[in-house]
Amino acid sequence: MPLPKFPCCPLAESQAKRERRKEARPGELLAAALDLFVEKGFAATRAEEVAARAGVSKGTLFLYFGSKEELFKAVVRENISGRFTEWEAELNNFTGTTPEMLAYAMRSWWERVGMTKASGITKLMMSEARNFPEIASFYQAEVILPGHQLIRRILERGIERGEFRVLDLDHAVYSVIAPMIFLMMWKHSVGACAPASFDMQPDLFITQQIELLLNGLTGKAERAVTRPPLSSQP
Amino acid sequence: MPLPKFPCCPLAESQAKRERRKEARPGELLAAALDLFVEKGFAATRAEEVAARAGVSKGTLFLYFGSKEELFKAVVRENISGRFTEWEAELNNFTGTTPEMLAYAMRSWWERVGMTKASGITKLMMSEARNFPEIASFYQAEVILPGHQLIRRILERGIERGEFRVLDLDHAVYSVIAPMIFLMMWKHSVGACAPASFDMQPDLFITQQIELLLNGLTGKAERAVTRPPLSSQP
Amino acid sequence: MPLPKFPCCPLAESQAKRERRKEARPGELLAAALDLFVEKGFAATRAEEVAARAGVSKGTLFLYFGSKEELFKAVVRENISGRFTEWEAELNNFTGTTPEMLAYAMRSWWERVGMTKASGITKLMMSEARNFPEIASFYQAEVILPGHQLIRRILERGIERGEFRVLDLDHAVYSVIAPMIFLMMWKHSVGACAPASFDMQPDLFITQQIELLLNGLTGKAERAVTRPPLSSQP
Amino acid sequence: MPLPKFPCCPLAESQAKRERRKEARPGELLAAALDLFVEKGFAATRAEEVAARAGVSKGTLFLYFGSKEELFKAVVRENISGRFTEWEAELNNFTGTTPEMLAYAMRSWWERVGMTKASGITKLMMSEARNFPEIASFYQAEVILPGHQLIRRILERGIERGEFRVLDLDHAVYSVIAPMIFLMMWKHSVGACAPASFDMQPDLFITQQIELLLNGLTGKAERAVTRPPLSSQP
DNA sequence: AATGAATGAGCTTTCATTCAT
DNA sequence: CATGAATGAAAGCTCATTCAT
Repeated sequence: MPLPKFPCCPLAESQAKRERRKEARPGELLAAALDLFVEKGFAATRAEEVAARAGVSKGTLFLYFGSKEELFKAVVRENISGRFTEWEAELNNFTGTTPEMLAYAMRSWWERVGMTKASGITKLMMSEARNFPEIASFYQAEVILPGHQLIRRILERGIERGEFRVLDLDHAVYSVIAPMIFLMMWKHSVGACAPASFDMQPDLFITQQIELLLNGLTGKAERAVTRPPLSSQP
Repeated sequence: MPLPKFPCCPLAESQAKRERRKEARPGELLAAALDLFVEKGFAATRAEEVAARAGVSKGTLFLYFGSKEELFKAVVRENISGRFTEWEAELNNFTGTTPEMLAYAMRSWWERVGMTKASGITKLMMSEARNFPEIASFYQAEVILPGHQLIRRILERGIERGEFRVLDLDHAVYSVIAPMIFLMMWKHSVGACAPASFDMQPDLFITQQIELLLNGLTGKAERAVTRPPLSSQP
Repeated sequence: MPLPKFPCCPLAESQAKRERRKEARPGELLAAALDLFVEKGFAATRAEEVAARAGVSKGTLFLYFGSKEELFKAVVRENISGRFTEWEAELNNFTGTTPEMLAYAMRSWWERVGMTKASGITKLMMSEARNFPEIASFYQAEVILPGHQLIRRILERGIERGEFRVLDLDHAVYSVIAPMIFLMMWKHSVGACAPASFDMQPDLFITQQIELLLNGLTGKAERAVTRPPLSSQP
Repeated sequence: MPLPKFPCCPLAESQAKRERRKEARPGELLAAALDLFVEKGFAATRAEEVAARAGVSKGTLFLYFGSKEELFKAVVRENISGRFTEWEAELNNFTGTTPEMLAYAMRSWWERVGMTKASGITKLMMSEARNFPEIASFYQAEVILPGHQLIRRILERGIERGEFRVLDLDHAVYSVIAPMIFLMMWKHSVGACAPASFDMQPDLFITQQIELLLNGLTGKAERAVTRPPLSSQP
């Protein structure tokens, strides 16, 4: 029941700055929380720190998220969003070979997830799953399961079309996923405090990983390694 | 409270048992701590819990480890142990083909590390590295670096002998390591609270992963997949 | 958000309503505060709740009352009002016997105070007096003392006229007051959450209490018990 | 599973002081909490204050009581204890007249409850019942109900023996109880911060109240007023 | 005047650490 | 050596109060 606002006097705009901030707050807080949770873990991150990084006071944090745990859940949910439907559509329209398709999937995963802050969520879940079983199962349903199915469909297509040999699909899915998970974990742990000696160039890794996945260590190098511009969906 | 029925000071026997326990203490504490740190993370593990699981009182824990952080460091150190020299020797004496050698290395890794509690250490490091940079770099020096070099040597052997094609060694090493790291993380996070639908059989995964690593998705299935009993290797 | 359909500044009518509300505000706030303070105590009542119940925002509350404590004081002051002079006049004009006078006083107390929300103030004072000594002594001066004197005068009249026997006046006053205080406390505490088994009918209690006060447990029931309509008294 | 203690070396005694303190702690804390809760109410009492008054630190309080609310509940329970069975037995053996019996009951109530710190519990319950409905109903079952029945039995005896006239028992019980409740409330609120002008001498009040209850304002003073030594149970 | 977003002091509760026994 | 009662710093959370709009 808000009292009617009279727009005659030019209040319309003046209300705006604060309003805009109010709408931006949750996002700023979630971003700050993601950073810190990824960096230090849930327990070691103090609520006040999150608030400070978002440029607000402790109290404000609790205005938007009822508790630290709710904040955690929100961080996970926020960064999950059904990217999968969009993705699946893209792949359904894919007309190239299945090796190209797999390569495309892995590269665009890197660009859209691995490379971004969203990758921190995986680190977070891996580190904290046991402390938040409820969230963990939510994550499984929303991320892991759809991800598996997406990869599985690619592999099935390859097998159907005679491009891939027949193998245990369930575990093959893990073989495709493993290097991605690894990359995210590495980036947010060792990678974040490693000396240059352990420097890894993720897209080089991804590229070669695709190559190996397709042709193996004993195979002969294929043209696939020469990476086509990522956006040139064939 | 009945009076204790022990004559005045016949400690001989009981002293002995206690003596034995005394020497076992640190080990029991470290084992308990490993379990709990892996399960819940460093911050969420309470010192008292560790003590309780080791069957001693809170005070005793601090008798052996000056602080919770020292306990953490000790846990990491304890579970690292230079298994690498022994391992390297084993591989130096290896006479089979390099694909066989790689398969052997990965399978024995699974048996000696992946399958055991020691795998928890990796999960721990990945989760906590940024909170314990000192320990993390120690871990890098003692585990990651030697591990890399071991794998690297195998790959070099394969290339030298013409069994593997030429590729960027540094990143190929990561491709070998990634599924192992992934397996440990998975086992100690999602795997520990996953519904049966995500059940993964690690040795099936390892076996197929070796196969894929060698021959790729497009290769033809090789004999290597029929896994010889793990212990029958030279 | 449709644009407001008000022409530029036709505030005339709406201003008026707001004006009226503005003057009602403090009263609405005090009423809401009385309810909540009585129900939950001073400390457990949140300023925002008071505001909400009065239909205004938190900020507005502090526009009218500088602090929660001031609000409390205002609530007490507001609900005390010198009903005593009016009351005393009434009794001065009383022409019946003193037992009738006492009965009348107690019954009209029940109707004018005990039965109404004002009774909550006593509960409030009893519960919070030690946290608000300043207010407590104000309450004593404005309520307790005049109340005592009023009762005392009745008793004195009874003694003078030979209707009551001689006794320690100060403590006799308490004997008259006690059941009234009790009734208010009971109603606002146990009575507010008691099962039916403790249901008490206040006017039955009052009636019988008057009877007992006059004639005691050992006396014979007097006509006084047949209660005349309360308002038919002079 | 405590390790056996060897009493040969004279440890038996040395353990004692701390042990004794440990056993005394809960009691000391409850006493401190009772005082403060009665004085300031539940919400306005800080846990640290309670601890300080009991001579321990904040942390220690939570070693014995899991939360402030549990402490509150323990305070109420602790001070309730089935004093009623003992009391009832006493009255069953009573051989005097029922007026004497009632007088005895009220006076011994004053000595055993009203006069002691236990009276604070009633003030506490009256003030906080609405905030602790669970505790309130516990209090009703354990204190109010038995108390009512005890009084009721006395009144019934009086009526049966023709010493009291017939009246509505349920409300008569309240008439007996009211001055006692009043006394406790008064003592712990106004009484605790009143100027001397409101000084009330509780046993004088009790004595005269008994007299009034028995004979009423219009009755003639009985001998009962000359109060016999309280312990001389007739 | 009214609003409600923002603040931060203050309180409860936890837990690593100490130390008397 | 071992214990576990005691401690108090630190963290989560609440809510009276402020102030830009």
